[in-house]
Amino acid sequence: MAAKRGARSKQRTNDERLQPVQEPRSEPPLSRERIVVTAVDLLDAQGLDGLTMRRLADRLGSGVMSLYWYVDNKEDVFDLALDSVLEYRGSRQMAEFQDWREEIVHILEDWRASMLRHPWSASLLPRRALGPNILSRLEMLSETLSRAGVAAADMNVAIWSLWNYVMGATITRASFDLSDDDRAAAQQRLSERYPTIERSRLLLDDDWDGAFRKGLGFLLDGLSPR
Amino acid sequence: MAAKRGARSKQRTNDERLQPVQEPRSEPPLSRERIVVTAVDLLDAQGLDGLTMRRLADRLGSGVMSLYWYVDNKEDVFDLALDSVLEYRGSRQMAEFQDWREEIVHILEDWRASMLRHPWSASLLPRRALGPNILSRLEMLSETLSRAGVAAADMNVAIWSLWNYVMGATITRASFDLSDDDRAAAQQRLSERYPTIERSRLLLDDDWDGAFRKGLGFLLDGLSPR
DNA sequence: TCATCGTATGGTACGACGTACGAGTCAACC
DNA sequence: GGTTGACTCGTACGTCGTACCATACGATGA
Repeated sequence: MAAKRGARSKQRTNDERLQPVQEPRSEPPLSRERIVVTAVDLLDAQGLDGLTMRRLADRLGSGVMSLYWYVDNKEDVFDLALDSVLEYRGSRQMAEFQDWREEIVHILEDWRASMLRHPWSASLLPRRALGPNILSRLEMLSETLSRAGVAAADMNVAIWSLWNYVMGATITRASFDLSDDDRAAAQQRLSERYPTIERSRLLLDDDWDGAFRKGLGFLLDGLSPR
Repeated sequence: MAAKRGARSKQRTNDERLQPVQEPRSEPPLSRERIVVTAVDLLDAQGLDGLTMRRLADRLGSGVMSLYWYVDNKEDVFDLALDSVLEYRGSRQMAEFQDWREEIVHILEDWRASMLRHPWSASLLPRRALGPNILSRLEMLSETLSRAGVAAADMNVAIWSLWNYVMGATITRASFDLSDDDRAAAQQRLSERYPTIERSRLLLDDDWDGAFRKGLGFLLDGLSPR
């Protein structure tokens, strides 16, 4: 049924349901919103493979098949969870920034931080379509660039370059999140076959935030108008 | 059994197996290598979800459980397929290049091309560890940068920035590979809520190769020593 | 008052999946 | 002939996504 996609649970008429005295504080009614926040919780707790429809229903105190009233299928749940995590929560007006570089750095750091708060989102993103919250972040970015005077001909390249950089950095950061021991061991094994990256201690460096900001600086240097 | 990990099928002694006349051209013996190339074929043909142990065994003309003699589990198959696809096949000596920028562009374009030949690899990478072939590409890159005179203090930032850029660009490219119709439709829907990206026709621009190269140029401008 | 209808719930069942277990084959060596 | 190790694979188990269907209930109209 296509119709059910728009379905929302209607409000119960104000507590007029005569409460059968002993009802043991049963769960609130299902809703698309409850499903999404619970899915995010579950993903945070158990990772990508931890999300199953059965577990999700358990957490919601409902039967598995009830979920399908609000959701098309599991893919749909992934899409909704991802987009929900990427919602921009900062203030929309940017008057607080002196120059456009600061502004862009802020936008992108916030983006990265949102994803790192939910590491599964980084590995999910490459497989999913653009949700509204991603688009609205792209819109912010592109609007700032345009105010900064980036030439129209360079606009799309600039947007994609910054997007690529953020995606790459975030995905890398999220997936390289090994324990110190693991990384030390990996670094150890490099010695003979990969002398150069061994010398620079590539895998031991863990100032991710600093590296992100510095690399972004380099990219912005290149992108600067003039 | 840890022992079996090192197992290799030994060679049949030179055709001394007295061929029971009618043997209908049976499959060659299983081997780790055959499993990997077949897995890559299957992934190319059916995508990430298309790879199942049963289908893989079918294509190999073997029983499912036989695979587990050569492979720990399905994750292992993914790791092997990914790393196999990332093997660098170009010439190792770079004398042919005048300057380091050309060289780096070549390395990174080859990297990107290798992954785009097998689009599943882009969405797989964020979830897997660094295999030997990835490391050796990083080694090439870092060696070139070091010859180019990038300051030691900037080395890791430079490597990660370039890596991030390539990963982001490749993943984006691979996952945005919608049909023209789909993109036109998506672009249509932007009009009211996302005016700026609508105006720049962000989703319609499809000179991916050009954008990759141009953005990389900007990044290299920023990274250039001095 | 009763029948009907849309909204919402969820039990049962099916076909696929990854893989543990253990029985089997066969060549090489004692 | 007996043993050993390399290799093959049938069976079975638990878990998954979800199709199908029966049910419950409030609102509506007769």
